[in-house]
Amino acid sequence: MSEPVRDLSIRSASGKNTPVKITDVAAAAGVAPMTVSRVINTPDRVSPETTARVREAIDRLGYVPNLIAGGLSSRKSRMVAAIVPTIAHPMFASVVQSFSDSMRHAGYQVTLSICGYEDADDEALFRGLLGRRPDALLITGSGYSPAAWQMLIEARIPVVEIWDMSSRPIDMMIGFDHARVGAEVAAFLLGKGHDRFAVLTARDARALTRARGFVETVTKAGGTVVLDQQIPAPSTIAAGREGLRALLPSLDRRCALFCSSDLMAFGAVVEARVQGVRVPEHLAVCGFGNFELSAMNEPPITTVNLEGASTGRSAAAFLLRRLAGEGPREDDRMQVPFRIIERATT
Amino acid sequence: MSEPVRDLSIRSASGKNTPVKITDVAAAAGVAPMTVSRVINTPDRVSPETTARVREAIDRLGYVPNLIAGGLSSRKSRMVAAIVPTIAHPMFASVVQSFSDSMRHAGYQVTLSICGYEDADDEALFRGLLGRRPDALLITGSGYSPAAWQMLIEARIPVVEIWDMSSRPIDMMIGFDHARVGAEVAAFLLGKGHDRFAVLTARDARALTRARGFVETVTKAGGTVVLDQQIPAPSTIAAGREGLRALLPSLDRRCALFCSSDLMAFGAVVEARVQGVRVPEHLAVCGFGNFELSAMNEPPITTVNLEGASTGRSAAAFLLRRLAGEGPREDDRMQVPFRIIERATT
DNA sequence: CTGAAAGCGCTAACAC
DNA sequence: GTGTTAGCGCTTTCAG
Repeated sequence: MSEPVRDLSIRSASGKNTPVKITDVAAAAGVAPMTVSRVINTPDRVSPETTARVREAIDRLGYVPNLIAGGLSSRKSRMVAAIVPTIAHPMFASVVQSFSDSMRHAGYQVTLSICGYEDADDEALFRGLLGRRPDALLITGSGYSPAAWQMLIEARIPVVEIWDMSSRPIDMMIGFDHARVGAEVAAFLLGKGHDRFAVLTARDARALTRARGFVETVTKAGGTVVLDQQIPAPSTIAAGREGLRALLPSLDRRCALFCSSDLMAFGAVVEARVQGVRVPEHLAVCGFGNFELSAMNEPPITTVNLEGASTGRSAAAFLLRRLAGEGPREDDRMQVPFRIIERATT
Repeated sequence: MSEPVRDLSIRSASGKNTPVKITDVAAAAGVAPMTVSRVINTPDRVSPETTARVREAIDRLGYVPNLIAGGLSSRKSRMVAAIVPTIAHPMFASVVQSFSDSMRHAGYQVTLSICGYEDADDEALFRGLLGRRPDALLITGSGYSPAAWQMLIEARIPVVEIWDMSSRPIDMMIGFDHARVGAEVAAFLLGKGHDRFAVLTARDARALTRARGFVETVTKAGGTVVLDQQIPAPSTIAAGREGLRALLPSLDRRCALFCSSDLMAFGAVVEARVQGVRVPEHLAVCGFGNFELSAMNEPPITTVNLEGASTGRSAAAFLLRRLAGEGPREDDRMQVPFRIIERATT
């Protein structure tokens, strides 16, 4: 209980038990602390000989600069926070991945928070995040409370919202219009001669918007919606299989199904095979997200492609522009292209 | 270029352009800064009336405590860092998810870093992370350089390694023996009467260890390995499909395939169907990871189940125990149970 | 229960 | 090029 926290710890080279700090390095190298700071942050302002001496001391002592202290002093954290609802979704995973890479490349560390789909306590989340004084923020979607929204404004740091394009922006924005995705999928399927439609969607704000866009377009064109089923987010393959079973009674005639995720589309296609429903002859299926699963399944599944990686890169570029001192611009809101990829299920 | 960074920003309630700090709140509430600090951190040591006044001031001014400053002063960051190679893998995604939940519940924020599979510059990674002075660390696997290893030791914070169990632990460890997984899968397939085997594996340290365990056991039992194919990490469905095509020439006789990931197993099963190879009659397939895909595919795929969520929870429990002041214990190394789930492909 | 003083480890700003 | 001084915004510690 009260024994030392770790007995496998080795005394640091300085012989002290406390982590080595900038003054230790300075003393070891025979320079002022400020010079050590310069060697680390602005090496070109220090003479080569001094640099060498300091570097040697740093290595010998195993000095790891305290970024907390540095950040407090310089009022820059060189850290940006990113918030996504999930990382299980390949789209978000690739956004996060490419965003992190781009930011790290520019000298910023990314700390990732996973907030889930139920907008639980966004105020507490933001308070914790902003309390660490990130230099910038990437957030997903826009289902935030007014108080949370206000916190972001008052934080006075660059903010980029991704994934959605419909709401009033806090600052910068990069995403697409989910209703239009639904509408375009509808148009695509109408163009294939369908007149009976079904929707299978997760109950999250954006997915519901896509479904609405789909239903509206289809209805306007005189089509019938034979099933409009919602499941709790996140999407699963199992939900796709169940959805198809729910659709079965309506499958006496040809029908086209739009799923809010490729996972559900895959589930529907699997279950269709099990149930003896022929795809695409009796049932057309279109997913959303262009997961590897859709491309590599047999039959490959028609879906909507989103450029996750390019979204992440663009988001990073937006933030870096601001962090470099540039002000707001006209093109601070950017449409991410999406595109229907036609495969064997339609 | 030189215009103000954001013109949509609203002056904060204090009327100043600088973020409100503890002294502002203190002044507004007519108390000392220390009292504000107590209201936030140890509310039970402040009288209800004072608390109310301070809370009101906090809300009115929109005060967001600067955790950077607090951390510097208290030498506690209430933050823990987690490092995983990828979040695309459902196993890691669920570990991260449950770990974050557990830690947040205990008042710690988790910042996630994705390091990839090529152990690029682990020293730089750790330096950046440790520079933020996390109170504890979760890391994946153990392919770290000696220098990086030394940094972790000298950081003198609790460290838990997950996912692997084979190496010398830095501190605490929770995982399983990958070689034994391979061996048990081999035993399972041998028990089904197989005598010809194939392995399809990603070229990452742990996957290779599983493959080795598999091959050794199979060979020792007198079985033949007809194919031992490696692909660059991470695993993909496409690699599974290609792997099966590579295996095709050997499929004149019955064969059992072990894949280092369910994604590859799925790819193999899909391609087998395309090629007219009957599963499991002509080819048995076993994956690894128990992704939803395996359970929900038709045919459902035999695989190895890993308790991702429980790994994350246990890792959190380990760290929290140490953070609460407890010293090392006997059971600081914990085996995570794994189990073969038999389904239709074997 | 509340306050005052001192300092966490670093860097901005200004000397030299 | 390099050093000195004075904080960054908070909490520890000790007094009341």
